[in-house]
Amino acid sequence: MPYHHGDLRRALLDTALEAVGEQGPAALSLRDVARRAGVSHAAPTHHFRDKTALLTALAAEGWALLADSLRDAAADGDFAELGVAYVVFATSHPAHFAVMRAPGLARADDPELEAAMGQAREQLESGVRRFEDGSTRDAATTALAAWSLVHGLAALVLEGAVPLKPDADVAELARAVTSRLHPPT
Amino acid sequence: MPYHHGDLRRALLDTALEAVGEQGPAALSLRDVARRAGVSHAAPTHHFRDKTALLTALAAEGWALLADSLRDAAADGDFAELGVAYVVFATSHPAHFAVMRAPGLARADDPELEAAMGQAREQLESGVRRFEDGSTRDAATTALAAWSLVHGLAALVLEGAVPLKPDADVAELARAVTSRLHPPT
DNA sequence: AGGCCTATCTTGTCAATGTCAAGACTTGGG
DNA sequence: CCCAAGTCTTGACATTGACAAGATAGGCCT
Repeated sequence: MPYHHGDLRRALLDTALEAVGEQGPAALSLRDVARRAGVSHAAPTHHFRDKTALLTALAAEGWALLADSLRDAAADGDFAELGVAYVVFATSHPAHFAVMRAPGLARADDPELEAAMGQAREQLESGVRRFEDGSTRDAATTALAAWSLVHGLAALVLEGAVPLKPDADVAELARAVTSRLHPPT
Repeated sequence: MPYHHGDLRRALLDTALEAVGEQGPAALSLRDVARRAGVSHAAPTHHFRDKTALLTALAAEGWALLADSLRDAAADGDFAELGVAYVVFATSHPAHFAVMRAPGLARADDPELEAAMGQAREQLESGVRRFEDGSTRDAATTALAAWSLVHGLAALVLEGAVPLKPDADVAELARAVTSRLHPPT
């Protein structure tokens, strides 16, 4: 199907991830991505209308991958592991997560992005529903609290606001932090 | 003291905030800031070495303002109001908060920024210490959980991940969410 | 098989941006 | 009064995102 490069679209996404990992999402340059991929400076145009489109695609991919991670973790049935999986994903896919939570880089109203975000949200909410089963409290609020907790922890870690020793166990940290959430009463 | 503009440094910070509020921190242009302030395109150089330096100054100012807000809220003695103040600050100073949490825009190792962030962290931690007084649990972990919770909630709201009705009461939302944290046991 | 047609990629170009260098203007002190 | 320092301007350059036009390859139809 593709002709010259094999699959330039994927190659662009991968090299963009590489660049984001090195210099952060704000410093991403389309021309640099093209250079790394070995194509001309205007080649990306045919796969991504915009620089924003590339970043939006990356963000959507990140949310989809996160939703997958959460799905796997939910299979364990242990609610706390959902939160752990969230934080572990963020720290093990820092480039994806940085793009996901960067303000204004991705097109927030992109349908693909919205769908992927919805999947991740759905995983969290269904986990909370099982967790809160039989409780009289507002499950949506608890879900938002859980989401906020893990999202915030991941953000603080990746912002460097929470200094993390290189040998630190992120999963253990996440478990400790999420243990501060209410159990159902 | 200053000669032509009165206080160009402050004017640049203010116009930068304005621009960030309109187009997001990633789209900030030094030349645009200079234009808005009515000075030449190279004038900012004498007050901020870099574009990064301007953003770093904004971030530091934001953390300092946040620390002030938290200090005021802590005076109430009610721990939950600390979290509420955090989220209210984020939503009422969206430009500051966007710069604060944007990955890679500010120079993370800037001493002024680190100091301001430390002040905000200190407010949260001392609040948690009072909250957890007499508890056997690890107060640092609880502090991190509280910080993560409010930071994450603010981030999700400002990312648009949590759709907020225009007439919604942010303080009330924050109160509901933070109520999911453990009381000391 | 042969010829078109579309998708893919390249080269060329333009305005805008960040940063640097050099010069001009204002202010205040000796 | 004049000079020195701080403040701002003008000018320049490489880089970037985006657009336009042309080249190339592969698939499709007859």
